[in-house]
Amino acid sequence: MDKTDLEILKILQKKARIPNVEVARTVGMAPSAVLERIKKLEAKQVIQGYEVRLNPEMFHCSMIAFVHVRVKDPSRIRETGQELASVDQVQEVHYLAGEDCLMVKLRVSDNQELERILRKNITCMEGVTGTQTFIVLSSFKESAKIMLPDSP
Amino acid sequence: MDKTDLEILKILQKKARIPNVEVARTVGMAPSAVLERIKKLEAKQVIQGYEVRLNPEMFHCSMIAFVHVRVKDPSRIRETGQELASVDQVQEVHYLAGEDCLMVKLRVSDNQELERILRKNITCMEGVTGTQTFIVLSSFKESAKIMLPDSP
DNA sequence: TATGAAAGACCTAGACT
DNA sequence: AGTCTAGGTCTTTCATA
Repeated sequence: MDKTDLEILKILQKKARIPNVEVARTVGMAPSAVLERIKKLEAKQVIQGYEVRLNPEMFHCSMIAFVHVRVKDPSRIRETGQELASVDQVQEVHYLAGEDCLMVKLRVSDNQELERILRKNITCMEGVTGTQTFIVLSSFKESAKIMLPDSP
Repeated sequence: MDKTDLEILKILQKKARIPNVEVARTVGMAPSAVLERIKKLEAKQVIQGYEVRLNPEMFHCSMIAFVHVRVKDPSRIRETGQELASVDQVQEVHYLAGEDCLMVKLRVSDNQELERILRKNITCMEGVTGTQTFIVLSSFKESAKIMLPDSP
């Protein structure tokens, strides 16, 4: 994991799905060398995958809600988290410190779908004692990019 | 935006960065036809981009915090949101209904960096009257995938 | 780990349906 | 909108350093 790897990852983070040769040209190496590095990064799970970013408004799911899910028994956290993670409309599930509380990010079409999921997939779960829902009015940023260290 | 487009998007959502021909084979069409559809989807901004998903643990930013940022004057929401969005460690910024509150998702290396960003980038902002920070202990799901309608 | 060469796969524009 | 074709480009393996 050196300067060159970081350079490659920065390029891919700006725009995945560009040809290998273009990455190679940018970092000034042979395509085959770059290919091998990328494959190693994938094998080491430094690169976990490549995703499309779709426009949610085109698919009737432009409504975001964050739901704090209070769980009674801390020993249930793991299985509850996994079950929530299996719901298609759930994009994120995190366990929050200090309140025995899971936080879920939901993407739905409207209030009706939100209510349906709260009732059918969340509040009815074993060990769930309550929820608090935060509805998003507008979003200023949504990205999976992470800060990569400078490499000169 | 028909059955075929949805099929293509589903394939790309599972695994972007596969060759065009493979998409074409899967949907049973000529590569050039698929290429044209993908280009149109990009032009219409249905596809907004392609991203790498990197493993945060490899880059010293495996700590996630959600920060509720209370803003005094609702007229400041927009500019405050945009300013927060410009911080590298900020992955998401949403405006929450009902509390004149922005919610920020942060990815940092440790408590020290969290404190630094809270102090240098958030609490010191014009119009920010307070914050509440939720620290994540573990995550069960993080994805940008959205539900696509079935297409039979 | 890197390069360079070579074979095969893929991309993409254009003609045509 | 789709297929087919053909050239140019890209990928990927392998011998070599």
